[in-house]
Amino acid sequence: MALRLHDSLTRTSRELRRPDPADPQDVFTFYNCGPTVYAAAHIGNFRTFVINDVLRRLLELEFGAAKVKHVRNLTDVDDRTIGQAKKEQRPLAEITQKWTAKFHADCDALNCLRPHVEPTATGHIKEQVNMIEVLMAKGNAYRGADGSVYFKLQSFPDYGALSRIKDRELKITDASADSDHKDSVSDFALWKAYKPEEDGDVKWPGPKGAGEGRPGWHIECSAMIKKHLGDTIDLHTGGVDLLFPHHENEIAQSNCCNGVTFARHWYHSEHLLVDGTSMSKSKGNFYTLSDLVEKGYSAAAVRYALLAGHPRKQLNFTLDSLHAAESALKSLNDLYENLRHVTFADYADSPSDRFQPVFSALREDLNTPTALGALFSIRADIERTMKGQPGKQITKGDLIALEKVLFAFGFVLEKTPVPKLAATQNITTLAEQRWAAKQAKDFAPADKLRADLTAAGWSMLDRKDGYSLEPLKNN
RNA sequence: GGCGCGGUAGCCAAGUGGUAAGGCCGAGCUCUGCAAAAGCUCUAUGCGCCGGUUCAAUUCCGGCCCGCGCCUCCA
Repeated sequence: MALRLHDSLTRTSRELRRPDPADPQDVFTFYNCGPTVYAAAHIGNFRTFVINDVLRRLLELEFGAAKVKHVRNLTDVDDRTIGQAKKEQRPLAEITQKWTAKFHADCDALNCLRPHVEPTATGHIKEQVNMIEVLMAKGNAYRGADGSVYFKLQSFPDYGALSRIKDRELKITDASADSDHKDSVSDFALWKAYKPEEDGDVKWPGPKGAGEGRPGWHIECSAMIKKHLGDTIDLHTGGVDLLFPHHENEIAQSNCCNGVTFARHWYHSEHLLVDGTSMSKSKGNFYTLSDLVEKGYSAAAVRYALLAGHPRKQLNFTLDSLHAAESALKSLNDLYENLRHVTFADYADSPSDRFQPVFSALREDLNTPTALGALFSIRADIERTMKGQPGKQITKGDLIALEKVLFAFGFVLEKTPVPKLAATQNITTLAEQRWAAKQAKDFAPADKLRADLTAAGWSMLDRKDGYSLEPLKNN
């Protein structure tokens, strides 16, 4: 069955190219625009990365893990990273290393597979400079009056194919009108001339014919793609906000430099909204993964919540959706545990098509909500059958298929329990007293102690042979 | 102004030209000293509003209202 994905360029759902299984050199090349490492990424950023992670997993299931090459960059030099370094009075590299480490930790917590290559802009200055020199030599770029190098938009008539934007429709902003160094306000920077007061010690030797400075933002992706994946790639992805101008500019640069189609397929995931509106610090609805973990939610629940809506549709994130995600994951966990403890009559590991609807949904443009819906319907069927109601026989193949489903979604159930917050000595003592009272069947004092624990914000769960404590959530 | 997306139950969210997936919450029941957990059952005559096409529209077409995103360096 084919893996189909919406293509932003043609605005249709198209089958992804299938690499030749017989040719070990023929791999599916996949580039996902990564984060700018100047601060902690927020959950909106992670929506894109989690969606791309599911896509990566589907590609592996479809073509084989060895047939997929996934590259995601780190933007470690631009206005924001330099600005942050200046603000903190620290070297640029120190800032970007710190936030790269945080990004990696968050990705791990969210169980995202690492890309095969994670190139940095500062690690590819040479490649960027080379590309700019080619563009200058071909007449697609020129040195501006300020020493910067600009891409000459006029030299690329196909500009705007992705975003359907026409030059005259551009809103003229202060920033774009501000530049008399450029031939046209629409031209964008490939190389930015060094400005001591802004850039500090951040500078490199420039392309021939230009002074020292630093690369513009868009050129890094073009250069790193060329180096790590080649002149034409199979799939290029990112958030919708990158569609214009970033990806449009990448197309212009790469096409003009290489003379061939840049990306065969474009995919953009939509934005995450919080409480029905865009996230911003001033609105107080700006969340990082750490913010949510501190509130007592698991990273797994965040991952689930980010996949609960269609990737190409704005998703409204709320703390309630995390409650729902925790519960949903728990029931999936129960299903998995139950299935693992079945004694199967069928040991043949015969393939199961029970979860086919889940994969069908994922393969048709990454429809995660429909896939989750199907998964829960199947779960109900299995649970009913296990309870002795008539139904399709449960086989070991079902367990194997479920594990494949969990891999596709990236849900690692047994490793992602609800985080345990340490109870204070005082709480533990109350719990011990209550347990003792209960064992003695002194129910009145036991109930009193339960009320005390509840008042203190803890929930005590009785089990056959003991108890557990969990903090009550307040939100 | 330009480009694009969306309005489906208390909340989140799929979907289809033929009568509304799923999750959360809630309710009832089973179980249980209490509480929880777990299981079972129930919960939109309705899919922003008004027209049109059709045997049939939430689904197609037109208009309107409302919300959101982007429009030169935001995933």
